[in-house]
Amino acid sequence: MDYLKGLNPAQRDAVLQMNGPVMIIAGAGSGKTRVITMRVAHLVASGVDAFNILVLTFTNKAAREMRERIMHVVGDEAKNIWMGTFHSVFAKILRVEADKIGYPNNFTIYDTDDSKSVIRAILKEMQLDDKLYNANFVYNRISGAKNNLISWQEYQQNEQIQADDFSSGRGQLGKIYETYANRCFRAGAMDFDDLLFKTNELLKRYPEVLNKYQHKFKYLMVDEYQDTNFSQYLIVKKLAAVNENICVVGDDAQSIYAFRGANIQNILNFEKDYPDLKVFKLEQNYRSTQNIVNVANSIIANNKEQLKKNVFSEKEEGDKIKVMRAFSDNEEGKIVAEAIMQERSTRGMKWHDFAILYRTNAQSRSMEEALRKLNIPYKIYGGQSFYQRKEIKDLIAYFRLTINPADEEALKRVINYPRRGIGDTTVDKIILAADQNMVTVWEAVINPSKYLDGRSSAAVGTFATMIQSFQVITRTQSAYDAALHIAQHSGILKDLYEDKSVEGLNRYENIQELLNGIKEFSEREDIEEKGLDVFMQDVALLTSDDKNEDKDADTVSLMTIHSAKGLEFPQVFVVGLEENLFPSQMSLNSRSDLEEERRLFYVAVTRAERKLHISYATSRFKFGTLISCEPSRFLDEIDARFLELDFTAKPAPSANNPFFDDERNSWNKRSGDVFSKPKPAAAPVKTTSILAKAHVPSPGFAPSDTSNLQVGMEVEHERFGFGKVINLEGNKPDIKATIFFKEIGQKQLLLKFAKLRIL
DNA sequence: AGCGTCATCCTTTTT
DNA sequence: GGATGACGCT
Repeated sequence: MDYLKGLNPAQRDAVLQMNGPVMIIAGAGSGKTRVITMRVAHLVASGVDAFNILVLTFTNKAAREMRERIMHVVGDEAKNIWMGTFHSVFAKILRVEADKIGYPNNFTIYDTDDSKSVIRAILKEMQLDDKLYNANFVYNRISGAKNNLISWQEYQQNEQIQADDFSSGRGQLGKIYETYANRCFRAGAMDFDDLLFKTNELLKRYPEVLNKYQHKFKYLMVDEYQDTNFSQYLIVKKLAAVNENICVVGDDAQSIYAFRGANIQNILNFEKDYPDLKVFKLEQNYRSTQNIVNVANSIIANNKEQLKKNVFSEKEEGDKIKVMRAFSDNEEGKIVAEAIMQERSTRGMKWHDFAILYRTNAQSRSMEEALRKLNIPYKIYGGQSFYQRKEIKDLIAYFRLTINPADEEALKRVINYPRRGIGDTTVDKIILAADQNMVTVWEAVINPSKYLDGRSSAAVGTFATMIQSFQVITRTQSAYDAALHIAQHSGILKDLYEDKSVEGLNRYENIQELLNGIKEFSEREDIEEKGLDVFMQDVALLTSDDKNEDKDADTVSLMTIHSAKGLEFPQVFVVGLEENLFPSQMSLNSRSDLEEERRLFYVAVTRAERKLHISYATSRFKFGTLISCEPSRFLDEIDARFLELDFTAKPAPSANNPFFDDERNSWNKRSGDVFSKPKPAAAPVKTTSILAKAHVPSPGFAPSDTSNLQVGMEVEHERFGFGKVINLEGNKPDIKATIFFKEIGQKQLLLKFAKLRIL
């Protein structure tokens, strides 16, 4: 029982409580992962069959890491534990049981883009006002309904919902939901929410199926329980109903996914479902200094709804929290980058000891630019995932269509890419024909002469034959061979190869990378079935951090606070502490939304181990317009004795910015509030014309011969302006130059195409 | 059909 | 500032 060593009493009690309902309230940094890991290891070591354990996590990464850690304790037996996200675990189960609810077991998983695209098509067909029926709004509405297990029938019959919809002029939502659900069904597709919704349907309609999994999963653990929604809650409750060996772990103070339907009541009310519940509270924070923990506590104290706990740290008091003010978003980037530079050299730290956390992905830009200027290596996490890139989605759409030809979104995506003379009109005709004849769209595609006239019929027929040939290959060959064949014969590879722009080259490389990934999959020895269909089963559920490259690279990490959950860094910079940004403007209408923002701030602050920096700007660009910003209310909520204010940043000299004037400077000197508030917000100033102007080439601009270009030379590009060559790589005709342009920053250019004038 | 230009909307946050 | 859709030209 070596694994019990090094646990504190509360942790050990939680680990040893194997049977019955258990709730572990784990404060930030309290060793939660360790407790879950050891608890599972303890189950296995005590003789519980690993096949009977189900562990549900929030991200694939969390599951992977936990499995590795458990393997260290109990060895290969850990491989037999069912462990994964709700979505991936139940997708797996649905693939086995799909026929019971009328789905093919090769069903496609629609990602958010697919779903919105279906919705857009429906809105267009129904000719609805796209102001009232914004695709995003409709998607969220349908998603919300599904997460609360409201079917389209129930949605239409629910008087309350109908009254709400009609009073806001959106009476058609029920009809849209119905059409959407039917479209997905016809396409043999489930969206993210369906994976949970249909699991509920399955468990409800088939007691024998429920029974099977109840007995299979004798022990259940759910991590990040505060982030579960009603649909997930009910699945867990049902599965646990027989044995009641259910352990949920979470921290209500870190619930930050209500926008996605998570219901914090699930954890607050857990005790009501299980009167015999044993509750363990992990309150000692092993991660952060006392100052950081105190600041976090003082923030969260402003929330009304929470479970009582007393998070404390016994580490050193540590540095005070540094609050920095900047005059613009770009300057904020600059002072953050400079602070990192300085902290690193004075304290002898590594780049990877630093993280910059922000509320929205859009904020990464100004940070990136500042880091690049100081040559600080960085990596952005999250944001657009590899699998969301256009070229990857294109190729994957071919795979999807090959595996599930009913997949309409995939079909629409590739039927005319690469160009093969099948335009929108023809596609519309096909879809119309399918609707009218009550057949799948694929049915119409393989019988084009029935529904289309000569010319377009021939093109569609050729396309159908091609996909059918892919199906044959896919059935008989390995994932990699099939994928390569499809990439080549679809024309995608050729199309990208011919695009010699830097972006085109990048896209080509991405395709290669995808193919390499599939090759690795094909060569794995731990799985029997290695067809393309098997590879594809997980792809829709992968996210950016699941393609983890060199994770030991020494780089500064940039990410949203949401994706930072569960991580920790010696030094953390939380940026953009401004009203309407953090807290987000969207959250200001309700107390519960605002409290979620505050929990998000709490999560951000508790990522820091040794030193925390917070910054805000008094003006920033939003949608290409400069606006003035007020410091966030969250700053006022922090007890000032933990803070150290750094208002030394001065407006950038002669920055061509109308906001940096003397008058503006003066309101920073007023006494009173620590965080001086500006006068009533100034009207937005349109500055696009001044600041975003394109480079105007020098008179008589003519490209030079660049065959002797050297690092360090100064050049002019007709669009990007003046810059300096900082790197050259590649051979003869394909030399790639990295150039730092004064106005726009670093760019990579292929010398044989770039029009450069050597100065 | 296909391509380029213009307009509009947008932003939270992610499985 | 950027992505996406509408429109109009070839």
